[in-house]
Amino acid sequence: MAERAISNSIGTGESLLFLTDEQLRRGIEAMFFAYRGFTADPDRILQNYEYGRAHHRAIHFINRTPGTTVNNLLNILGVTKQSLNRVLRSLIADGLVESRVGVQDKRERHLYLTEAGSKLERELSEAQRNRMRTAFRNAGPEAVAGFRAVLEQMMDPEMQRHFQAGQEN
Amino acid sequence: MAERAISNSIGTGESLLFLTDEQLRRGIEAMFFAYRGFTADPDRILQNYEYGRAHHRAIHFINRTPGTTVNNLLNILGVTKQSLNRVLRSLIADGLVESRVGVQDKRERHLYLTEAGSKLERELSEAQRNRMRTAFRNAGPEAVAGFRAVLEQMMDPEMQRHFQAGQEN
DNA sequence: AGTTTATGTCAGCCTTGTTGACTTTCCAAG
DNA sequence: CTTGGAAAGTCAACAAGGCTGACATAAACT
Repeated sequence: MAERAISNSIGTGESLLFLTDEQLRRGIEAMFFAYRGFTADPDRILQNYEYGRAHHRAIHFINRTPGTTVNNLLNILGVTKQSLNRVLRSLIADGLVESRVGVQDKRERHLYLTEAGSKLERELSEAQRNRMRTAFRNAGPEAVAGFRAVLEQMMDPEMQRHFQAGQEN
Repeated sequence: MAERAISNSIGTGESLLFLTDEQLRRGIEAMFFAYRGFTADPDRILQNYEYGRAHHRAIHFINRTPGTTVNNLLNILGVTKQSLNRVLRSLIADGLVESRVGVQDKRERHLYLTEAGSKLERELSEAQRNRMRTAFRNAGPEAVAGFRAVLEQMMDPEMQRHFQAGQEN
């Protein structure tokens, strides 16, 4: 009764992979539950400040790529510029992010974390990394490789490019 | 410059796992980008109906465990009853979900998908499974095992229990 | 110079989360 | 058999963070 519908199966090397609907459903639920854990720690911290998950994302990617433009961030985050603007405005007003007018192209705004911004970034990412580190450690190195391989395959192609661009600056 | 801070490292069996902050950051971004892909297809479909992601989640878990109670669903979804109630009300009003008063305990409401509800559930989950299946196939069977192992470790303990409870009905 | 494109801003709306207060129904224990 | 508490549902108000539309400005391209 458990394996009622076999969606697909392939042979890879010596082992066979049966992809039943039931197994796919487990993968789906794993993503759902795990994402909740993934965001839980930063969310808790953000409540102490007056910020939300959207601010965290902006801070993360500004930290990853200092001097990035607003439009660049827009593409990575996949939200509208109006939505991002609201977040950036509060971060700039609170002195966590600095916005500098572009030199070559003065239409562009280049974004940097201030010292205070960096401090919050470290607090948030440390909490998130701690969980990730524990999960990686408990699951083992081979699991980590598989984890990343599957996640990369799950991304839309454009996000795959953003992801890969973030490796080895 | 890439490996500036080594957070941790452990030996597991014969291979060493170096968990640099940089590698953990990649894991974090992988989760972020992948989750977007994970929800993209259902989100697109839901726009044709007047529903959102919250409706999808309710439909998914009612389908997984027919006859589940509202309180049960509350614990799994991790939202307030007021928030869930709004979603359930519209699904019941539109005839996608049926709410039956409990037999033993008449305070409880047991939830079931109607035929129309099942139809939407299939449409949504097929889209999501298609993406998951392709990702699994491209990444290979060992990667799939690793993917699930890491995700399970990333969950909060209570969610781990919900996840495991959903295996092998 | 005039048009188009890129970028950024402001205003307003919608979904979905939250808290708090309250009612109704029901079970179970004193 | 009454009373306390659990389960479910409702109403109201609010916040975060998506969205669209309208618009301003700078740069680039006829």
